[in-house]
Amino acid sequence: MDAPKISRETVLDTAMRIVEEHGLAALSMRRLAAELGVAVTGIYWHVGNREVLIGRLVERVVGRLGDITAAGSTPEQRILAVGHRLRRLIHDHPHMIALVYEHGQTALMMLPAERALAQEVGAAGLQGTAGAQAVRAVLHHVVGYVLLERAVSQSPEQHPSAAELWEGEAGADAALAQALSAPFDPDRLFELSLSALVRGLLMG
Amino acid sequence: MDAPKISRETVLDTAMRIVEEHGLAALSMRRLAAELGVAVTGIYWHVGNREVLIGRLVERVVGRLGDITAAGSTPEQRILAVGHRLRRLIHDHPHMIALVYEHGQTALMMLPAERALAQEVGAAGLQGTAGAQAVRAVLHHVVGYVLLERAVSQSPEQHPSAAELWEGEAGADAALAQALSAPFDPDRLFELSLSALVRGLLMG
DNA sequence: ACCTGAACACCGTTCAAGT
DNA sequence: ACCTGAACACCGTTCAAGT
Repeated sequence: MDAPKISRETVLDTAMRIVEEHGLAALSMRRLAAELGVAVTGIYWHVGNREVLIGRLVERVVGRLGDITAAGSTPEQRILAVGHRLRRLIHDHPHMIALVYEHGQTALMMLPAERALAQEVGAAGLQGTAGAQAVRAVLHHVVGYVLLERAVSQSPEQHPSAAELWEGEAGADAALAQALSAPFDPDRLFELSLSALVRGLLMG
Repeated sequence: MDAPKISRETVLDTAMRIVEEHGLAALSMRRLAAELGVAVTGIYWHVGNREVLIGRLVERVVGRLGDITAAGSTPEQRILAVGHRLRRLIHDHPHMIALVYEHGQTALMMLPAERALAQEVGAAGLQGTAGAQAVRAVLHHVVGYVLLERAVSQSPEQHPSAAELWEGEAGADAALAQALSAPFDPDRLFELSLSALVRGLLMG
């Protein structure tokens, strides 16, 4: 046997695959070693320990994020398009985003979208601090929405108490209470809330 | 020795204290047992296992959330006030909120604020589905913002690459790029983005 | 009813030893 | 340079046994 059995790259590759398929909790050093066909301790020569291994994974994910580009004719449409693409990007890699989030690298992950938004916000006429705040407001809204979305959709069941809570309402609020006790479409809510935010931002 | 050394209540009490002070990761059955002055296995008689123990903690946190009330003269002001109070509530119990979030009970946690918002949104003239969507948009914006805020503030350092990224910009965007490379005040951004969202929602 | 102790199957990590 | 094996200090959980 001459060539090394594993390398830092192969370790990262299969670690990445485990996280993508089964989540971070499934990434144990022993399982990783088993899938690599090596003794547990063999890993430690290539990556220092589990913490730095995860750090390298985060770097990879962030580094491989492609650019985000706008689309549409008006600045408002183009800002919305960036928001939708960022949301889509996060949705497509749930485990990896969780990884980045839990290691406090979310700000880095948002950079491509931030660039795209800066351009469109500038085109919409917002300069300097006002423009920066608009960019950040949209960014925070989108990423925050997706983070929350993940939690709510994970929710074991539509809690019965949630529906019951709105039953006793009377008068003009009855229709509102009724509507709140029904399930909702997260795509529509995202669309609606983001466009409301952008409208509010663009009018100063 | 006649009276039991521990009860389900005392187990939950000290488990809660550990999580509040040191986070969920610090809650091990063995540490819990040690702090209770009992053998590890003694815990299992009172709460089935670690999973159901955490489930009970989540129930407690959710059950102990007080009401959220509005304040201010105009509907817009009162909606903003609810948003600020919800954010404050979450900020005040970071570990517990993380607990609720990671166990998919965030929707339940938002109920008090949802009630308060429903009332104010109704008073602002939004009924039925439109009102429900406005309530949910504000709710998602606030909670999402705080979730993201936690991640970004956890971020080890203001990444140098973030600042460098904006250096080469030219022309009218220079001021915007400059503003984006500077740190920002999360309180101000929250205030600004929430009020923009509410403005956008109230104007249909 | 309430608690202990031994035992099992897992972890991450270190370190001397092998090739 | 690269990998193994033994060992250590942790986990959560089960179960027979004690009182």
